[in-house]
Amino acid sequence: MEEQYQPEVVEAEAQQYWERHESFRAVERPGAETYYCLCMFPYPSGKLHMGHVRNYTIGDVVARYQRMQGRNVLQPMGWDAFGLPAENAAMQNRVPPAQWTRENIEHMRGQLRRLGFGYDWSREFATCDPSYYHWEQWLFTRLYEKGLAYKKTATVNWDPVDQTVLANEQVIDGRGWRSGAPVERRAIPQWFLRITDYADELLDALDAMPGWPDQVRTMQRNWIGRSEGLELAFEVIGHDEPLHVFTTRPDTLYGVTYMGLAAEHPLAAEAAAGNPELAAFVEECRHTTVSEADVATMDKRGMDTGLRARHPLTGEALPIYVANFVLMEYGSGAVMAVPAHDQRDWEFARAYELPIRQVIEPEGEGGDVGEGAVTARGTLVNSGDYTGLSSDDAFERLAAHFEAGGRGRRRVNYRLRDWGVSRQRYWGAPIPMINCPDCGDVPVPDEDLPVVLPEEVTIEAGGSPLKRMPEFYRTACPRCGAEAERETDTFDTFMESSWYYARFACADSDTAMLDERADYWTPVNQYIGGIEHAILHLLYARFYHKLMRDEGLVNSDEPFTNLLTQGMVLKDGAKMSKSKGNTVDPQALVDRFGADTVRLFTMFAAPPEQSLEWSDSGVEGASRFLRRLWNLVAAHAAEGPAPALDPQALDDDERAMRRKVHETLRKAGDDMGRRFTFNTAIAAVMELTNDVGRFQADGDGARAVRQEALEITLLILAPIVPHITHRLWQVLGHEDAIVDRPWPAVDEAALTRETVELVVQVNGKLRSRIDVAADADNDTIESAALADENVQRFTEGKTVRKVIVVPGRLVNVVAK
RNA sequence: GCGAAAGUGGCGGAAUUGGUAGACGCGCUGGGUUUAGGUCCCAGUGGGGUAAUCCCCCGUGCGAGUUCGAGUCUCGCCUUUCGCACCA
Repeated sequence: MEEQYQPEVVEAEAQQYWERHESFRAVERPGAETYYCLCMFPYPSGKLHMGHVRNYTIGDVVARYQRMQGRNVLQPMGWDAFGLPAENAAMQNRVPPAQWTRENIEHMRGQLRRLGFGYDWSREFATCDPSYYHWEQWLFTRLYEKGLAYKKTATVNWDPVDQTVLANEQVIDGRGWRSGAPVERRAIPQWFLRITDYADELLDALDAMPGWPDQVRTMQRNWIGRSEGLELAFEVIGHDEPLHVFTTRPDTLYGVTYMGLAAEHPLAAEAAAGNPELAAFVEECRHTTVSEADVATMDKRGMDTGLRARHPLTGEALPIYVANFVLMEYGSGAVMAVPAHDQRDWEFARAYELPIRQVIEPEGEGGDVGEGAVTARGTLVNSGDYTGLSSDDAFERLAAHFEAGGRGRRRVNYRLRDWGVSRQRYWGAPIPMINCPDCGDVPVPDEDLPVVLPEEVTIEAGGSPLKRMPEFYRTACPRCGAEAERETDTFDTFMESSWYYARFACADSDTAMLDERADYWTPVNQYIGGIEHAILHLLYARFYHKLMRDEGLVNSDEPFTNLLTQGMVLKDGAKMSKSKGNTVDPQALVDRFGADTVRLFTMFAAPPEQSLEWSDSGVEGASRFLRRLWNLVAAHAAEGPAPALDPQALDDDERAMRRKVHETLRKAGDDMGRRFTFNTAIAAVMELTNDVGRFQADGDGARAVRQEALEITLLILAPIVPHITHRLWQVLGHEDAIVDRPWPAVDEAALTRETVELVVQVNGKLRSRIDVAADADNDTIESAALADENVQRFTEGKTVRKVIVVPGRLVNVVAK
């Protein structure tokens, strides 16, 4: 073998072997236990960044480990190819988005191959392939027929100078990123999917998803935000149409002192018509972004409309305010305000000197509504006939009262809103709808799908080129044949990422969206990706899976059985970014140290769910370890083939060495298979190699033990550093490839110990250690502990009250 | 603002079910190998006390609490990170 560890040589060899033997091609074998391991596919932005490397290394380790467990593994890779950056690059470099995207894919595919990930490349696709988005368009037309897709107006960020719609990301401090002009809200017609129809199922299923982190399930529950409450109609004085509001706290009804209205509410427009000051305020409210985070953090402002609503119980006239924090998109665009019992209403009432009326006395110490809102439930006060009732009883009585009077109804409300899928952009999948002057919205018939996005375009400021391409949008109505126009909006890119996992199972299917292979492979056993996708992407994909299920395309209810959310990669404590200048280019590291070193450090530096702090010297440490491993195996192999192992014929040192080997194997298997704490598995193997290095004994027994130790070391490390272990496996004298080897079995007999060390505490403080027989009973342990010299020193003059023995761990002597 | 997490040596982290705090790695210090530097090898390394490798005290963001025993559980606070529906 080569004297020196040369990663570039070793890695090229191993990769050629896998390619020649098609080691990672996934074949549907009926009856085999399948394991579908999937990492969130990348946006082809140009080159891999460290976040990708971390994500895909975790996935590859899981996939290779499961393969060693005998499972039929599918690990595919593809490209989330539509999106905004391609349009920006196109403007900057005068390159069509399609060309830019495909060149990036070429480059990044090469980088993934260089890292040695075990993908089945035969299933690769990009979401900008018409053969992919064809089926997304097809499903959308099905959903339209079912009434699950519909059109309504919704607000977008409008740049009045560039005459274009801006993403929230493109709005900086309320101004367009290119023009610098203050953005406006603009309401335009857009397509929506009825995710709220599935809200209850999406919510309830979370309880039966033990393979998902609690954190993510909680976030999704809160996002869906199911609440039960009352929808009430408030009469508007002098108007026929009442004002509808939803409240989860009808028990606070007597505390309502004003009403809040979204600036876009029709009633606000009406009131503004004869009131220039109010009109100016409504107009001002229009000059904010649609981002909810911005809305929630801005100053709460409002203005009296002059309109009055009638309190449904007291008949009192309540002022109606336009308030900049009431969202038209959420609920009915109007709220009843109870300043005594809602903090936001309280702050608003303070600012505008509106009355604060306490109507709930909470349990325990009574809150002071002069200091802030009292949000706890309790007993009603100052509430007419309802005074003295509990919040819960009042809810029931009031609901019954209003339902009987026809002025209200119990309703379940969701914070979740329907999914707006229209984007006024070019680089996305065309929405397959045609607008006919006579027939209205007509879906593109199956035989005309896909609606192919023209790729030869130049991108300029001022919106999507599709809107300037009559050859694209001019068409005939499929229903009546009249001249009609295609939809020029494209789909939200979350549409593509919501079903790609299923398409990987049957990527070559050209007659259907999915075929029977989808049920063979899905649901995905292990899905791995960034925590930043905890809500949107993962919720949309769950929704989409149910849509496909209800279309008869899959049988399961959920797409991802187990979810691993990886943390971010940081440098100097901050997220890597070009603007901070703290990026690390994985390519440079691979060139210098090889893929195995990069993979090893990435897995060693932190457990997957935590953020990972990048360290250049840590990478050198990983490289050093691999060199030491190389030298260790080389030195052993130089002595010639090892004799067969006879566990019965070993001396104490050899037996101890062997015990360490099997203890390490047991721990590493648990860490990699169950806990996903690859860092501790690697630490355990490092400890083992340190011990093997110190184990200098020779003779047949010692050499056999060393051979076994090195073989097990390589097998444990194989999923993490597959190239060097591929080579060293041959060096140890094996004809077969390590990639086809099963995970080794722990020899329970090797683990037995005659004595164990126990920690002895006095009053919870560590005072001594004792060695006892492994099978010693509690009485023996107790007297051994009490007899210990240092224990006696600390119990002298005290009475031993209790002795706690935790088998195999410690003894605690409680003395007073 | 709302929702969800995280805070442990000089640094990354370990401590899996409430049971030895600091495994493993980096860095640093000392020694060896080398013409030199680097590489490599050996030893030490939370803070303090001590002649001492014995032993003792302190120590897991801050403040309380539960327990024989708390990094771990409970309550309050501080800081940082992620998400907030058109970045992906």
